[in-house]
Amino acid sequence: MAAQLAEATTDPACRVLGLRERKKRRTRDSLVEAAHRLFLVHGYGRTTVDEIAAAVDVSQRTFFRYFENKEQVALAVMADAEGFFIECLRRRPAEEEPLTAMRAAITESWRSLGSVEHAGPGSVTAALELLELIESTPTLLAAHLRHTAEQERQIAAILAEREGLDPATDLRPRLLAAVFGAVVRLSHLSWTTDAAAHQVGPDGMIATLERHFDQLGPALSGSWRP
Amino acid sequence: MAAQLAEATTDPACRVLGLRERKKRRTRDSLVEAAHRLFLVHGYGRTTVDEIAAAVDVSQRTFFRYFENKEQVALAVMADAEGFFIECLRRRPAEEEPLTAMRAAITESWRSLGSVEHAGPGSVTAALELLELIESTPTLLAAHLRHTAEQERQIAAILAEREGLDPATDLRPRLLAAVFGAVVRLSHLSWTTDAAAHQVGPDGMIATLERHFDQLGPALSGSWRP
DNA sequence: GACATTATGGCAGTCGCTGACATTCGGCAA
DNA sequence: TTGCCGAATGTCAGCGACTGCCATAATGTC
Repeated sequence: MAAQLAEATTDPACRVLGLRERKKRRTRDSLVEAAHRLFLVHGYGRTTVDEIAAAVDVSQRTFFRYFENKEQVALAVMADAEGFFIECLRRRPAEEEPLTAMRAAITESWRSLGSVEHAGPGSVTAALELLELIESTPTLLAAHLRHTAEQERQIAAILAEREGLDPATDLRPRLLAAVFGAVVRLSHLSWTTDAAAHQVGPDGMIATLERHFDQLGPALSGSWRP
Repeated sequence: MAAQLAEATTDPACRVLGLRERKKRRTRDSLVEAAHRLFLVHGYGRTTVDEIAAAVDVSQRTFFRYFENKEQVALAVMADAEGFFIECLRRRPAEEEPLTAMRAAITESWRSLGSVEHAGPGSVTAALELLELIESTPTLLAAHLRHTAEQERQIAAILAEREGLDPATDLRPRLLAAVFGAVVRLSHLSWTTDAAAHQVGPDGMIATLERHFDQLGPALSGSWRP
């Protein structure tokens, strides 16, 4: 049924997996790719799940076995990226201060995204398109924000563990995680808005993030007027 | 929060309004009230729009003329409250520092909510129930977060105007608004979680907000370890 | 009281999503 | 190879959210 385009079979890890697992992975990837393509061309709201499923030659029912809902197929790549960020954060040396570790981790994530050569989903340009799609689609933005909120809890837990604090008692981990999330979101927004700032590769995004982080202190410090 | 709609019929301003307007307002209020009641009893997901409409004796079609979607009827009270907060913020003296003004405005909002005696929608206990409902319902949480994000843009604009800055250039207003939003959300979360902290009236909420605001500086300041 | 305006109801239809059941396919052993 | 088991998929029926369309009823105006 799925005589797919994806080159997932070249992935060395897949040689170990059975045919069944490989096939599942391929159809999942194909669904994500087809969905993104259709969303970008026709818009999220004007693309039906049936169309996505048909593009991969799969029944609608099967689509909903891979993704809980229509939003998830759009946010799947984003979710992977966030998972990667979490890993980066966990690997940060324990002596780093919390905010420093998070800044370093997110920079690292974007840089590694830039090192992937192929232009498929997961490239920097694809990331930009995805962020623009999310920001311009109320439903997607809502789902994305909810997912972000969930992720901030994970981050808070990691921070608390790093510093040996009880996240239920100490408000600081959750606060810092939430502030971090806010900064990242505003950076995404800036990046998608200032179309001029798009350098190739991840450098544009990293620069935007740095600018926002650098303004965080000034923003919170009392008066803004000289 | 909002000087409520519940007493809309006794509101002197309504005497001027025609019968048509008064009637519309009444059915709208009835829909909100019925929806909240049903949501709290049966849960959001197990309450159908048909049931809400039937409870007020209107057709489903009419429901969707008052509210864009099912989420909006749940978040309507919240939206009013946020509008009231915006007014409070606008009325703050210009010499106050931005963060100070926002803290004062939100405290003021909650205090005015506490001054409303009746137990209808808009009371403090109703606010708590609503926040719990939102936090425990993924769909509602998503919609609420999106609405919050939109509101942060308004706040940023107000801050920029107060300080005479260009919100397109200066990142600080948007950053501070986003941080403020994050603090408020975490406070709501704390409040709904620690059921113990619920004093009658708005004091419990205000105290929770103060605790979070007070920890904001420590959370952002470098190392947490003594 | 006649007329324009506006709110409402009813209906048909689309789309997202789910449960139930039958069918097919991959993995594994005889 | 053969045959079996369990997993993946397809099909179908159905619910609920939401919308467009047109008819009808209520309201405001002259």
